Amino acid sequence: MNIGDVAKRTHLPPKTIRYYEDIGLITPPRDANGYRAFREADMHKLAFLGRARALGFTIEDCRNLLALWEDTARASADVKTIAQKHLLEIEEKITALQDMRDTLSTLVTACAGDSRPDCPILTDFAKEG
Amino acid sequence: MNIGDVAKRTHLPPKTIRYYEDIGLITPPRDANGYRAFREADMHKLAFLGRARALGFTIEDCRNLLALWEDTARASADVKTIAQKHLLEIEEKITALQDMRDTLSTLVTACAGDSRPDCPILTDFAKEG
DNA sequence: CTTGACCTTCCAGTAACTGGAACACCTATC
DNA sequence: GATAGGTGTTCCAGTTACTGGAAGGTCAAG
Repeated sequence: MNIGDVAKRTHLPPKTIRYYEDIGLITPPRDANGYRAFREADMHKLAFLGRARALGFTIEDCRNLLALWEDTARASADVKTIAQKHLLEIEEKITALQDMRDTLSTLVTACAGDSRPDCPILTDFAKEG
Repeated sequence: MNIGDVAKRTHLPPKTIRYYEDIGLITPPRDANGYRAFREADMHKLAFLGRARALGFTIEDCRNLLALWEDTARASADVKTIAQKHLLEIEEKITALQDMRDTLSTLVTACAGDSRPDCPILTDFAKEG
């Protein structure tokens, strides 16, 4: 299977797939013409990576998760540790973004948004402290 | 005022302040010895930038907001447009992260996290479709 | 045999810094 | 005056996870 077909099946751009090979996440063999010849195992890995990335895991997390996935003697605790840590980070990000949203939302509401120069948003950004 | 003192006052690292000069957000004059000599106006700009960045505005947004702030003939509508757009992006990010959190949270809860290899997280990542 | 769609590699750019090296300067003390 | 340390300076490289583009090889169809 060539990279174009793999891209369609996994919904990952060819560039991304090549990049994943570059950094050693997959190692598809090559045909005589130099084209990557993806096996089922490569497709599975790419699908796995797509899922993990969609949940926001870093590439390094993905690398570790992939290794655990391939290690049939893994302990689920190792997987859970990675996932829990990531979950915490997500929650922290959500909280931070909610704070931003609340502040910004208040400012946007307070701004007339007309042709006059008076703007509570700018006033807030410029305030002391 | 030297960069170290400015850093303390604005809570921005010296590296960041130099970077902001590099990309033209501030243009402090220099002393005879080559040291940056920050004026009150530079401090105000840096404080403004710190606030805008803390709310997640991009540097380019900050550049535009700063220009509007300095333009006393601005229309508040221009500020509001930038802020509203950013607010939308924040809300989209929150939604995306909440989706991730919900999915991941379910998986983490389902994972025993013990020494056995069975792991619903990995199973989910590996599933078809 | 040409056309067009594929594939290849390699280089550069993205956002917003951050770390580190190599070197100048300034102040205070011995 | 020498020196030590705490500043400041510049410049280069690295970070994350790709993405765009150029230059060129390959393949199937007509």
